[in-house]
Amino acid sequence: MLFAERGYEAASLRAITAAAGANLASINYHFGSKEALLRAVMARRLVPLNLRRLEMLGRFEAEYDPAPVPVENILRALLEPISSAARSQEGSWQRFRLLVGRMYSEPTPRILAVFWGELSEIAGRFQAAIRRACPHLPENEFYWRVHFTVGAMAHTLSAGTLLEMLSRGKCDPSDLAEGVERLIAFAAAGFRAPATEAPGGAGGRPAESGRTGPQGADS
Amino acid sequence: MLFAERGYEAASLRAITAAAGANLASINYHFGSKEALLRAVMARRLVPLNLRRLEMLGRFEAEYDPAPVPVENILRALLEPISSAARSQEGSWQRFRLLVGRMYSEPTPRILAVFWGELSEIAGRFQAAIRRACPHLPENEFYWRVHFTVGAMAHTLSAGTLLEMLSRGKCDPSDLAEGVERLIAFAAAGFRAPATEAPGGAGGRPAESGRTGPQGADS
DNA sequence: GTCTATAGAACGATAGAC
DNA sequence: GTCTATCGTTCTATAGAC
Repeated sequence: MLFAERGYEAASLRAITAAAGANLASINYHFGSKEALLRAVMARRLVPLNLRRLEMLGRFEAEYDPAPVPVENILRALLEPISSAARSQEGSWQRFRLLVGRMYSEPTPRILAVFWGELSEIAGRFQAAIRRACPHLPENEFYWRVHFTVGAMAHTLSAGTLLEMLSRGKCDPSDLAEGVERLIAFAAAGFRAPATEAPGGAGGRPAESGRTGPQGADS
Repeated sequence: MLFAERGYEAASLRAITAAAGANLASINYHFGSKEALLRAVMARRLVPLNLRRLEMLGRFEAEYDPAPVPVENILRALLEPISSAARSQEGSWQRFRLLVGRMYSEPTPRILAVFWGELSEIAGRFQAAIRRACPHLPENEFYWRVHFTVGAMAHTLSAGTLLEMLSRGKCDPSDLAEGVERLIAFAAAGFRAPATEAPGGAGGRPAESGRTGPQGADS
């Protein structure tokens, strides 16, 4: 899938049809447009993935009911189906996850909306579950931490090259199972951290120490 | 800057020159190519930013010497110069940070290399500092956590629309100062979390509970 | 040095033959 | 229904007038 390898913008319909052995007109005939093709690709993969996520979360909630599910297990329900899919369908998911990871920072609003359409239900469902596990956080800070976790997840899906460069080969970004296990531990600790003071209010510094005051002038 | 608003691929030289009131040929005359223009844009912003980061880290290291700098302060040296710049140069940095955040998951290797060229020195320097603050982590897991932090940072820089949708307006993604403060607390807790067991080894589950075994078949 | 004009190729989409 | 051929547009890059 060239959307994944090159990004949506850089993947031309010509290159896509050539790689698939099809002809240029077939995409517009079967899907209607380049954007509709993307929508179809996303739905084909994400719908079954999201079903497995919801099912897994549901099982956890039944198990712990009426107590909140620990945040580790909520994250596991969110992330494990991805690494399972990547394990069982090596080539195809190893490419698709690049695309998914990149969609989170998609600049074009129309394209981002395609992605959000497949994501919003899952987002609401998992967000509510994590909220129950983290009653110690003000609503505002809770959302930020969800945001950070999503960012770490997206980055893990699509920025493997950077991990290889950063770790000088010590980490294998294609091993999603390892990444997911690490991420669960990392993000769960992040969610459990005590709330910071309101940043509008005086000096909510979590660590002591040095003043900073740089003011920019590089433009 | 249209690179930021539309992404590198979607921003055409025509649109860029039109928005700047310049003519189409001027970019190739002054910079040589579209890629060289990106390189120039990145360098102009990131070089002074990275100087401020290194200076801030250096001050922390002098302050704590010979003890390791707490991870909160290392993160602060990495992140605070960004939010300072965004605060003092509202429009221009609010756009540029979109571009930077997106560069982390840039699909085109040549373009990613442009970014990494401006980043590698900072990466090595800050990674070494955090390593000293986190001696409890195996090397492998340490790199993964750096990776997650970078992902959360990139996401915070460029995925503001998602935060707005996720929080239904409760968070303001343009308030980088708040995001940075939250992120420091979140990531520092993530770094401090105890190491997980090797995921190759048996069942390093941080929480008890239910088996999972989904195996994919959605292709 | 800075512009207009345009080359040469690739783009998404479609009309119309079969 | 699936193809070829091509439309009209846009792309990056450059040649050459001023």
